[in-house]
Amino acid sequence: MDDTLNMAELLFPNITKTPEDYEKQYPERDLPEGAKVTRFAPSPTGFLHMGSLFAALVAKRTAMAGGGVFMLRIEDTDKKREVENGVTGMVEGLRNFGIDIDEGMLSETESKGSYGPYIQSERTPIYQAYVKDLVKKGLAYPCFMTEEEISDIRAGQERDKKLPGIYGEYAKYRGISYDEAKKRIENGEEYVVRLLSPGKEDNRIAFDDSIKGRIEMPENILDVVLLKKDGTPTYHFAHAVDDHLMRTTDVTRGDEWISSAPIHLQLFDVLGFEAPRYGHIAPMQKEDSETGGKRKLSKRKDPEAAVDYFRECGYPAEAVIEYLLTIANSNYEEWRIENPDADNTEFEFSLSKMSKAGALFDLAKLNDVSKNYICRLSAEEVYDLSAEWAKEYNTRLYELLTDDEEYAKSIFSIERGNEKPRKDIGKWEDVENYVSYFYNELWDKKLDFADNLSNEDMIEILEQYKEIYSENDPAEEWFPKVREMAVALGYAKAPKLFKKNPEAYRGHVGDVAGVIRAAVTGRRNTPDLYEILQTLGTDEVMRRFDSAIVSLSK
RNA sequence: GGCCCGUUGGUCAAGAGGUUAAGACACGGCCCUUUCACGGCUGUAACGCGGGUUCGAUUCCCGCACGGGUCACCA
Repeated sequence: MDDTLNMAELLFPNITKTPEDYEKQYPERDLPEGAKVTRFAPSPTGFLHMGSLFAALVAKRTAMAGGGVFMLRIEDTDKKREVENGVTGMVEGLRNFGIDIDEGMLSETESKGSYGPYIQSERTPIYQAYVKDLVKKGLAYPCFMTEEEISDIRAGQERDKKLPGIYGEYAKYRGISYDEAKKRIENGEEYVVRLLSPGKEDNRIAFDDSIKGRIEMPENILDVVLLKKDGTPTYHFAHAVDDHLMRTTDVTRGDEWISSAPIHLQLFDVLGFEAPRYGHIAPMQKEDSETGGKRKLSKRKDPEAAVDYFRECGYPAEAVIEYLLTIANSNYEEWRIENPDADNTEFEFSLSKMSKAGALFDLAKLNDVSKNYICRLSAEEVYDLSAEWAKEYNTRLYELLTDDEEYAKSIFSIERGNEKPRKDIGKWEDVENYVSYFYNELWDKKLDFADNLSNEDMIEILEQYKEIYSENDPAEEWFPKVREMAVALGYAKAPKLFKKNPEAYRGHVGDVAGVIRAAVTGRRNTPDLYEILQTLGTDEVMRRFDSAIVSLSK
C-alpha cells in the first residue's frame, strides 16, 4: 500500500489538491426537479458541422425543457486539431442559429459559470489530481511501453484472433514497483498512466440510453490510457471527470461513442461518480450517388456538411433550426401546423422521441420548411434579412436594395400578408432572381412572349393598352378594364369560353394579360400583375411597353 | 474479423400482436384562376429476407442479408 502512495507522489509531486477539494469546489447544482444539465463539447476546429449543430440543438433543447443548463465545453486535449479563433467561431456559429450558451466558453478567453474552467487544456491539474488518487488506490499505474512494443502486441493479437489492446497478461506494467518506476523515470523514460481495469472478460454491462433504449455490451477489460505522456488526459478520462464535476446530468453525443460507453461507465464507477444518462444521437446521412446507398454526411465530400454552406445560400437560421427540429422530433411538424405563429422554442422537445436511425439530409424538405418560414415574414423582415445576407454575399443586390429602401420593401410587399401567402423565396439567394425585373441593372430584358399570338397582334394589344392604362385605377377595376379591351379586340373574356369555341376568338383574356405581363417583366409567370405595375410606376411601365413594341416590330 | 447500433413508400416518419398501415416533403391528376404561386380535393407508392411463437405477426423470438459505427497516447 505504501508502494502506491509513493508511486502517486513520484508521478505527481506537484499535485496537492485532492478529489475532495474539487468535490467541494464544484458542489451539486441547485436546480428545479427534473432540470437537466447538458453540454456541447466540440474540438476547437472552427468548423461547425451540420451534425454538430444538430447535437448542440438537441443538448440545448433538452436543457431548456426543464429549466436546466446548457454548457459549451471545449475539448482541446489534442493540440494538433486546434485552429485559431476556433472557439469564438463556434460560439458565433451557434448564436447565429439561436443557440445561446448558458454556461461555458464564450470566446478564446472568456467564459461564464462557476463550474469552469470550461476548456480542457486548463484543467490539467484537476485531471491529474484524480489520476493521482487512482494511483494511490492502486487503480492506475504508469506504463512505459513504447509504441513499437504496443504495435507488436497488437500484431500478435490480431494473428491469434484475440481482442486487441493492453489488458490482462499484455499489461506488462501492471503492478510495476515503485523502485522500477522511479529508476525508469530518472532514466528519462516516457510513460502514460493507464487504468488498471477491474473488468472481467465475460462480464456484461447494460445501460438505458435515452434515445436508443437499453444497450447491453461486454464490460471493458482494457487498461485504457488516462493520461498521455504529456500529462494531458484522453477524451475518455476528461469526459468522466468533467461531466462529473460540471454536474452534467445528460450526455448527448454522436452514436459513434456507443462503443466506448463501457469504458466511460467503468471510469465513472472506479472514480466513485454517478454516471450521467446517455443519449446517443444517430448521425445525419447523405445519399451517396456513387454507391446508390446512404452514408454519413462527410465534411470532405459534402459542401452541405458545413453549416456555413447554408448561410451562404441564404437559408434563414431559423429555417435550418426548424428543419433540424423536424428531424429530431417527428411530432414537431404536427405541432407547427397547429401553432403556425408560435416560436419554435415553445415546442416541447423530448429525447425519447428522437429517431434511432440516422436521417437522410433532405434539401427539398429544407426548402419547403424555409419557404414556409419566409412566407410568414413581413415585407419589412424580408427586406432586413435579405439585405443583411446580400451585404455579405451579393453586394450588387445589397446596393440596389438599400439604395431605395421603400421601393425594395414595396417589391417584397407584393401579395405578402395575404391569408394564402406566396412561397417564391426559399433562401435569400433566390431574391436576386425574384426581384430582377424591378431593377434595370439586374434585368436582362429578354422578353419571353407566348408563341400563340403573332407579333402584330401583340403590338396591337400593347398599343391599345397604353391608351387605357392608368396607375390610378383601383385593384378591383384594373382587370375588368383589361377584359373589356380584350373583348373589343376579339378575344374571349374567359379562357373557358375560348376552349369551348376556339374558332370564334383570336385567343382569350389570359393571352392578352400575358402580353402585358411579358412586356413589363419579360416573363410568362409572375406574381400579381396589378401590383407589379403599381410598384414599377407609370413612367417605367410606359417605357417598357414602348421598348417591347420596338422589339416586336423587328 | 470481434463488439455494438439500425432497417415501415423516393425522403422524413407515426404506429400497434388483429388498422382500409397516419401525416409531412417530393411526384401525378383535378378544381380554383388572366400567368405563376397559394389553397382545396385526389392519386401512385412502404413494413429487408428466412424460420419460429401464435387462431393471427409488419409488431415478439432466432437466424441471415444489407447499411452504419467502433476497435489510438483523436475526439
